[in-house]
Amino acid sequence: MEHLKFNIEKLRASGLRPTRQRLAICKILFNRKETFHFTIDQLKKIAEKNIKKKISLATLYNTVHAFEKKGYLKEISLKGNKTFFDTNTKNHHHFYDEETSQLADIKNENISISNLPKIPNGKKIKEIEITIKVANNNQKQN
Amino acid sequence: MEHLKFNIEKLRASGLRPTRQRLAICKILFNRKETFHFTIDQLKKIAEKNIKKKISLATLYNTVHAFEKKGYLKEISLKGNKTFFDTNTKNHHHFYDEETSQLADIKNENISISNLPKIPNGKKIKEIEITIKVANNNQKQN
DNA sequence: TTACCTGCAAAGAGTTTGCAGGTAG
DNA sequence: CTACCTGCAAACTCTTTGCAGGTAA
Repeated sequence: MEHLKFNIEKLRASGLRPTRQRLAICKILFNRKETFHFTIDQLKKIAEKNIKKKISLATLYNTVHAFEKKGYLKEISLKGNKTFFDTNTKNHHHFYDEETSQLADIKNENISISNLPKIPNGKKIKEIEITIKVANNNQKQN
Repeated sequence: MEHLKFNIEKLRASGLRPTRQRLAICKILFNRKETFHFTIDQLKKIAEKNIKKKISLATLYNTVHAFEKKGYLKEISLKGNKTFFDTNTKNHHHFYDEETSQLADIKNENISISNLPKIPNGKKIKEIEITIKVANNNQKQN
């Protein structure tokens, strides 16, 4: 596993010791080709499948928040009370299927905004977040 | 108060009897020129200032959800675990100041998207939501 | 050995629900 | 009078925190 060293570096850079639990979390989050979108709950379920001994909630929150602070994960704005995270921390936007709670990235280069409105007085733009909500094509319009 | 009849209609259309509590909520939500953005918590505080007898949380949630179902209020996608509502239910977008949790509407006509990406297979667009996060201009860049 | 980490369980925050007494129609 | 509404408190969900025993370095 050549990712091992990579993940250990990531943990150390986040001020975390590379424990068995954290390495398992890293593997789930970062050793994949595609961007990964998840809630803590989903991450917990995947972790429970992948390893024998369980990982506690406290450890999951602890590790995810450390990665978020370090800029390795990003929180996504969505309705509802669950927090979604994204392993893609670059500026980009999302497709979101509310029925399945599935998120998919839109690459930033593929989309742009015209007629940007005037920013309120004394404020500057920090980030623009676009969410395109989608639904199945075959079901009746609401 | 000429809004009285208007609010009573709104309540009846939502399947709700026009009680004193609900009329007070309607007055806060709908009898204003500008769009109103709020959390249940904020609404509760305003209600407590405006009327003598308190309004219970249960009544606030009940009424707000009835209005949402009826299409008189709309939930907004944002980070964090508090639910934000908007009295503007038309398609539109927002400025959001995370420091103050203040939302402001962007009129839909003022903004548009170009180079819309391909929609995933079998899906159709339901809604596009743009959030422009702003910060104070005078503080140091993060 | 020391500082950090883990799992558990309790505590918090926001929201939902069940119910006894109260009110609109 | 009946059906619906209110306020309260309990319950629920998600997240955070405190702490005793365990582990990396």
